Amino acid sequence: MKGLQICPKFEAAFEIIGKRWTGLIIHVLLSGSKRFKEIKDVIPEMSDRMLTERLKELEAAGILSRNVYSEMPVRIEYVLTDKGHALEPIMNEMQKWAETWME
Amino acid sequence: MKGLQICPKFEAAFEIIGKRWTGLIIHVLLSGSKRFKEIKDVIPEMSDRMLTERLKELEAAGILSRNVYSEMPVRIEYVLTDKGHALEPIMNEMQKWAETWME
DNA sequence: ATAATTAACTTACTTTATATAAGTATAATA
DNA sequence: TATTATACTTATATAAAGTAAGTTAATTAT
Repeated sequence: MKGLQICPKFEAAFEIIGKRWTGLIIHVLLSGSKRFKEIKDVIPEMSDRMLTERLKELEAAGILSRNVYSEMPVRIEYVLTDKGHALEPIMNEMQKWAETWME
Repeated sequence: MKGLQICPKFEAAFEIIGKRWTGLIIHVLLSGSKRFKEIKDVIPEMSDRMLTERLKELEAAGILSRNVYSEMPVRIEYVLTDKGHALEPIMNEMQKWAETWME
């Protein structure tokens, strides 16, 4: 006999933020908009390839937006949308948990 | 010039709970101890193989414990430790976010 | 003027993780 | 005796991630 299944929205949320690197990228962007290289510098173990891929996914999911400034040379900034910013309480709880229970 | 890197504990926390299925398994166990099959029934898209692997990882990480009851037939229950239970606020915030922003 | 450097990627290829399907041991039930 | 159930394991295929090198456009250094 089968019990109830998990709420599809909850599952879908995990499909996005439960991927490798995603949480860290969001964490970095919570401190303000950043350029590609600025994100890389904070998370040096992540490859360019992965950062590009995750940024595209997060943009597609409406969590961040990619802003192009037509300067010379062009400047590209990644900034959280309202939907992305709303993830802050999750990140704060993660931080608390990590400090209390890790290592 | 490189900025500050991310807190290692925070990163380590994501290595555990940011893996596929992990969050859902924890969510299920927050409602009480469960047998292998009970978890499967709530998350039917996950294979036996993945559930076995994740349960072992979570046990190794001290997030849950595997309790064997010497009945006939043997009954095995998975239950969250204090460390695992402490993840509840994260899951609650996830749920809130998912309900507000998904779909 | 040419060479080297930087940002923000892309492409090709390898390795690891996950999915799919089937099999196993032990016991209960029909 | 045959079938079903729990809690796995094993084998193999496919998808995701890692590694390394290359690209484009502009900038600074020689």
